[in-house]
Formats: sequence, C-alpha cells, structure tokens
Amino acid sequence: MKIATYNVNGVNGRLPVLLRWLEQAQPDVVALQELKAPDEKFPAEPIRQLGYEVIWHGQSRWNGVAMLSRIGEIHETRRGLPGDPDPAQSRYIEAAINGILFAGLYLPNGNPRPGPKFDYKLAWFERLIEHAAQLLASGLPVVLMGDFNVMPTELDVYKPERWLDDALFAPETRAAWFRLVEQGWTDALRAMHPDETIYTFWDYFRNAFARDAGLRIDHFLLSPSLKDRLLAAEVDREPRGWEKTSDHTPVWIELAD
DNA sequence: ATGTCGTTTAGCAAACGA
Repeated sequence: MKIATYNVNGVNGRLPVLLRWLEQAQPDVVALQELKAPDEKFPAEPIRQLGYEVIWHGQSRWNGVAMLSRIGEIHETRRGLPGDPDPAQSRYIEAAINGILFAGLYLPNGNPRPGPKFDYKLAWFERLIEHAAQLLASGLPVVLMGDFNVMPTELDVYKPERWLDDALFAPETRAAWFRLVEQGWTDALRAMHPDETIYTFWDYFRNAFARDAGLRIDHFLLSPSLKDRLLAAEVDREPRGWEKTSDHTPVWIELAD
C-alpha cells in the first residue's frame, strides 16, 4: 500500500501538476494540504476520474486539506481537532480506510516569531499532541501525515544556523515535535534514512530548488503496529521541477499489506 | 532585507500568507 502526502499550494492552480503526479506515482491513499479553495471549488471530478474517492475540508484563500483513496471507502472520523483554538481554519481531516486510520494535517506556519501566529502554532500543536495520544491509546493502526511545518533536526535544514529564530525550527517548535514523536510514533522517512539529508520543500525564492536549499517539513508518523510494516519511505523530487508547481514535493511510504 | 508564488477583492493592483 502506497501512501503519499503533498502540499499542493493551491489545488486549482496546481491541478495539471496534481493529476500528472497521481497518474505517474499511482498512490493508494493521499493527503493533500493547502488547497486554498472553498469547499464548492474543490476539483473533485477530475480526481474521481482517476479512480479516487475523495473527501475535503476547504476554506477560502488559505489552508484546506483533503484525503484520497483508491483502495476502499473513506470513512471520515473527524475534521478539525478537538478544542481547535480557531475552528475556522481547515487544517485537519481524519478517516478510516481499509482498516487503517489516516490523519492528514497542515500545522500552522507560525511566523513571525514571536507573535500571535507563533502562539497559535504552539496551541495547535498542543491540541495535536493531546489528540495523537488518544489515537495511540486506541491501539488502532494510525498514520499521521502532512505538512507539519517543523524541521526536526539540523539534518533537515540546508543552513540550520540561519533558521534558529524561525517558527519552523525554533526550540519550542522542535520540542513540541519531539514530545509528539516520543509518545511512540515512528518518523518514517528518518527511520528508513537515519543519516541522510532529506528535503521536501524548496522556497520559490533565489532558485532554492536548483541550489538544493531545502527543508524537510512534510512528515509521516506511524503508530507502533505499523512500524514493522514499513517497506519504503521516499521523497519524489521530480514534480518539484515541473512548470507551475508547488513549493513542496510529494512524499510517500510503502506499507506491507 | 530580500526573493516568488496563489489567492482574494472596499476589485484588475495590492494585500496577505507562506
């Protein structure tokens, strides 16, 4: 089973790129983030024509998350986190598919730091940590995936010293990430590639992709029962080089059936 | 400080978020 997460940065603006990647990569379950479209403007039909069921939680202009499946019915279990500090923001969608619980999330960016946006990021992170603990306690197989807007370690940033004050790499943010992971989650990309530099995002500015000045901020966290089923975890860098593409690129894992 | 996108509209240029 191939599972992917992709921050598309505008699902309508990226539709040709998204459809091309779906046809080429053939993922079974996909989490999308940054739809930047209200519910009524989500392009469900072309996605369905590729054989996917799809659910989405949109929002005008910003945020927005979706879940796609071509391996069975999507049973939505929640949208939004319990006690979300700002329920108007569409950042979390969760569904049971084929016996696994999938959560697709778009954690707040949080810049500038300090400030109210950074406070909101940390508050959202706390809600996620609480909810993730409950998911673990359920004993179900769970995949948490999406754009976490966190570089966990110095291996995940092209110039760590420049990012120390940024909301994506600040001590508070990384501490929250490790509190989450240490509940018992497995960082799938890092587990398969313990020592490699891995990036999933490259800024549009200053030719960052060509210089490989990237960040690893799109992640998969696996519950304990899924850890032993992990066969592969990779970044698909090719779509980042396409015309009119997102600043993120798809990341995927393969789980044994 | 700056760079570049997608999206929206007190609207076709400018603001915002990233």
